[in-house]
Amino acid sequence: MKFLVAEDEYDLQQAIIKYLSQEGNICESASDYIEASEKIDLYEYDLIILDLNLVTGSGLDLLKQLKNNHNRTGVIIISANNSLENKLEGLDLGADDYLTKPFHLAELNSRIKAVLRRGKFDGEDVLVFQEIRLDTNSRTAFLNEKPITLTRKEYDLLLFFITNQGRVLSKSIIAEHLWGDDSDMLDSFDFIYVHINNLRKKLTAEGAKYIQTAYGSGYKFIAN
Amino acid sequence: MKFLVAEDEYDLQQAIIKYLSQEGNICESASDYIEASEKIDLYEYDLIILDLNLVTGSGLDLLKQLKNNHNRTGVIIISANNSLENKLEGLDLGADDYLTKPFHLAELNSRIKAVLRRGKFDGEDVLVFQEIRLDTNSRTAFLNEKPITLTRKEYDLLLFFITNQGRVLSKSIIAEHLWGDDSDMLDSFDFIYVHINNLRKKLTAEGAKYIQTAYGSGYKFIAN
DNA sequence: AGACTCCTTTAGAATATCTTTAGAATGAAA
DNA sequence: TTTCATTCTAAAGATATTCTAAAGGAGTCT
Repeated sequence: MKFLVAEDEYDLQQAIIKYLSQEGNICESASDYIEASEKIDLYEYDLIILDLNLVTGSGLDLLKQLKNNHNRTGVIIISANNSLENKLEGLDLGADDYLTKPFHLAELNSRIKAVLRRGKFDGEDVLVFQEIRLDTNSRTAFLNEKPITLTRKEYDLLLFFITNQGRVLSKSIIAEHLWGDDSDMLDSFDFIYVHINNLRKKLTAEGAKYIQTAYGSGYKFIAN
Repeated sequence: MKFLVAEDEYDLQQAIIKYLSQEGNICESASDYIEASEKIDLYEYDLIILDLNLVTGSGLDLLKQLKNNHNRTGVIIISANNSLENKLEGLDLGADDYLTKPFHLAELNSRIKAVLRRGKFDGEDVLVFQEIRLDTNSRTAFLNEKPITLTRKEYDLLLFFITNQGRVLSKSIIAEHLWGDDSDMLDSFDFIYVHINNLRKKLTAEGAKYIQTAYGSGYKFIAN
């Protein structure tokens, strides 16, 4: 999963990022309204953790912008201010959850999981695509009800494919989502071939071919 | 898509071009103001990546010229100088985005996509022309709702035709858009015949003839 | 009609891109 | 630290696409 952490308290920002990265996610940061706004425009995030009290501008404006453009992105608001109006306004504008500082990172984490479950997968924590079943809790995949062991990158890749089925994903888009744009392996995307190959091997055990090559443009996840 | 990279640092220029070409785009280069100005005058680009600190002349003048003549072309400014005035002036003059060196190529790529998204198709990612439907997400064309497999050049050609329907497109215009004028196949345009033929075969499966020959001048994409 | 140019079509050569493998580097766990 | 799994690098082999070349057909002009 790819998150944006919009929080200007450096220590908290870093703590959140460290925690979420450890959980196997890609995190990017923004410490003011402008940076956050730009990144939202530029990249697709699965979820944004948004401090309502950023120094510049209003977090609520950002929320509006977000909900106008990228409706599939989840939002969790954090705020020092636990006034009820604030909370209601945030939820009204489309935030998916609201958390008051201070909080435990574990709690943030469980709320994130809840939001992702609700939003993206329509209340299911299991994604099904034909013979493939992906349990997002245990991060395991099943092919025809037989469990297949995926490494972390393979799992992330499969999840990215399933949640973007039908769309041609270029190598750079894939790299951006699985490694983040801070990564320094930006020139050669050759390593993606290897991951595609490994994932394919595990998915085609039963003959079906889900990952289709779009020669010269990328890969596409399709039914068959 | 067709880009002009106006950047005088040779290594950076080449890196950008390599990256964007890998993504399936056509790139041309300019290493000074005069060359860039000439090319802008001569050709139509989807987007220009403009270094503000070219050796000769001022990048801002170039930007003015550009925005006077070719309003549909997107512009992304890159600059070593991250002074705010510079940035604001650039955006004022019609640039669509601004990027400070050094940057990751992946970020440039995301910004390019964001600019193109905003500008060209106004959020629409499906183009329809009579029985033809072109899905820019899956890079697939449908003829009477039946998918037809297009190679990259065929797809680019069809996209170019559809977005320029009714207009007679000479072989040199087509070549310029699909191959760029830095290409070394500038004398003989014979290979275009082959691509036209291949695309026609796939499009006329149902009898309709979209690509009309304008003998002696080029081709025209028409309803029928 | 005859001569010329331009277009269509085909087949195969050249090139670009993808697949696959094996091993090196990295990172996590004991 | 040692061991093991994962991820990345590099390169050879496979395949798809793109280009070249050439022969035949169609349009234009005198």
